[in-house]
Amino acid sequence: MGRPPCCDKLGVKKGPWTPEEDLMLVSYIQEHGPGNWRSVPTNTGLMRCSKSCRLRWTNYLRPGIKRGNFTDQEERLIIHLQALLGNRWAAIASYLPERTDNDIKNYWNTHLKKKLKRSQMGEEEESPSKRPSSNNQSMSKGQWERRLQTDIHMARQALREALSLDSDPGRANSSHNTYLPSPVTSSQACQTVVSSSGIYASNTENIARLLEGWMKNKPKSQPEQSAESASASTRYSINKGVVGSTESDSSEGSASFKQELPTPEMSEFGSETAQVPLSVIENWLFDESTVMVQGVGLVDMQLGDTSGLF
DNA sequence: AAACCCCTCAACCGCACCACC
DNA sequence: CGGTGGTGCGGTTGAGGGGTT
Repeated sequence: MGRPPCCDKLGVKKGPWTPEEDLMLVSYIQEHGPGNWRSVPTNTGLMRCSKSCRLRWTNYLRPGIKRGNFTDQEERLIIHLQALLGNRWAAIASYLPERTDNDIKNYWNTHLKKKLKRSQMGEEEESPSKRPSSNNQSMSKGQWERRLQTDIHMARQALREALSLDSDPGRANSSHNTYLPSPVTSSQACQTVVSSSGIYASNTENIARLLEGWMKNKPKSQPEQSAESASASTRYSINKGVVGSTESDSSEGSASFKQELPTPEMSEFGSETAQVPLSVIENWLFDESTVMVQGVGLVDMQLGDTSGLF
């Protein structure tokens, strides 16, 4: 007999969160930081179970979450990460710091799965040389692969920018230099965000956005910035703060740089949690040239080749 | 205008893992 | 070593909104 669900208790509220509840949760986390979720409902007076609080925070209220449409680049990245990692949404989300695993999972289930299926069917019916394409059904194999390489290159650049690998002299001199503090786990993001002052501004944005939605009669005062219009540096700026920015010495008290590595590199490093040299991750995921990934229980495939997976 | 259908996504549920005792 | 509690993850659900008939 298993443990009874935490939400079975009498009086535990379920369903959509109200702005008041969000504010209670956010103000509590601002003061105490995320974690120790068990005590959150008692300390805040929220009639929610701890899991619900954690989920609300990580999937909606946490700073640095980008909402709105996925860009083509994100889309293709998800497709390839899914091909590499399978349905390990948390692992995939760690490479898209502004998206939650829930978002990516939803997007996969509602959009990409269908899209790929359509592509595959089109491929069977039309020409075997056609490749799955997220936004252009008639793209040739060569075009598709070139575009993919561009995406990977751009993602690599953006990730580098986000992590200040090239521009941050403090980090360049630190012992962390050779370790990539990414993929960023949600727990890391949660922990680190507390140590960096000023980051909660984003949190306020989330709340404001939420309230905006609730005040149905009021017209939107300012249009939400579209994902497409944001530059790579802007889009990753919040994560930059999370992983340790130059403006504060947040790298000191921030989360450790120990990485959960949900990758084929596991075997190489001998454990599921490993510190991984930057060069390895970069080669693994973001090498401009096509790299062969030696999988452990995963398919051996070339980055950019999803043909054997669907 | 109403009924119906489809889609999206926030939230829930169950399980697994880990740390601690 | 087993029990327990806390947390994270992936699968699934269902309310609500938008589109279509």
